[in-house]
Amino acid sequence: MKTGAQSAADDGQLLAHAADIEIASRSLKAMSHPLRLKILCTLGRNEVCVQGIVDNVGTSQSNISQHLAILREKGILSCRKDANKVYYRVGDERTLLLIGMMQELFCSSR
Amino acid sequence: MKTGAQSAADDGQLLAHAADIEIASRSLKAMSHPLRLKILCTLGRNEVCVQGIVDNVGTSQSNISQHLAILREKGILSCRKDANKVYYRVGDERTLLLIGMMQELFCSSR
DNA sequence: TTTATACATAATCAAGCGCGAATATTAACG
DNA sequence: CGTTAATATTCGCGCTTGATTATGTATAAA
Repeated sequence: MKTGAQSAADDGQLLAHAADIEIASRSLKAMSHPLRLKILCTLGRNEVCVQGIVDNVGTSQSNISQHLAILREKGILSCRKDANKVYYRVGDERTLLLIGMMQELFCSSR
Repeated sequence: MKTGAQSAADDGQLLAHAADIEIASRSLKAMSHPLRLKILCTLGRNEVCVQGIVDNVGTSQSNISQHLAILREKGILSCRKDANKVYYRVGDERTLLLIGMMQELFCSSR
């Protein structure tokens, strides 16, 4: 069974299970676009309406809306409509933790 | 000046700097492909030759080699040639930490 | 009821990505 | 030398993605 490399779940192996790989890569992919990452960072633990996101991130409203849709469909963002405004938030605690970790890793020099 | 959302670097804002966003999304993008993520997890803190990676990850040698090239070009993997074998390792401590974090997040239920 | 605001969706198109197939390179081995 | 093993590279194709433009829908305001 051993093939030269360690078989899965062996030794120092990380993220061994295939299902975990899929879930993780799905989340990473959603976060890996600069605008989407910026959206997530803009949100943080707060709730922000679309126009607020547009102002902060800086691209067209249509473009933001499409990225919001992607994040929403993947269950990463949740939203709430109040009057004619729509407020988004990071719905997944995992993602929130990931963002925080990214900050520690990539912004530690500040 | 306030637009509804906080301006950058304000309040609870995460990953505020544009440069950080770029770096982070670049790393995330490299990791977000299932096979590449699996390669990174296969490596962990170890050094593995290409054939070992192929056996563990499970796709064609050509395909693995292409993904290795991507990870190498982005500075995420480093490699060392010994005789006719090439050994890869995760060259960046940041990435190593990221992988570990991903494990904690996505494999914690095991 | 018209007009404006906030947001979403659809359509289009260029660019990038991922994979397989074939080929190239490099090194060991006879 | 020719051959085999290990790895890399190139090419072509199909698919996905991202941005723009335009249009649609809902709510509020006048």
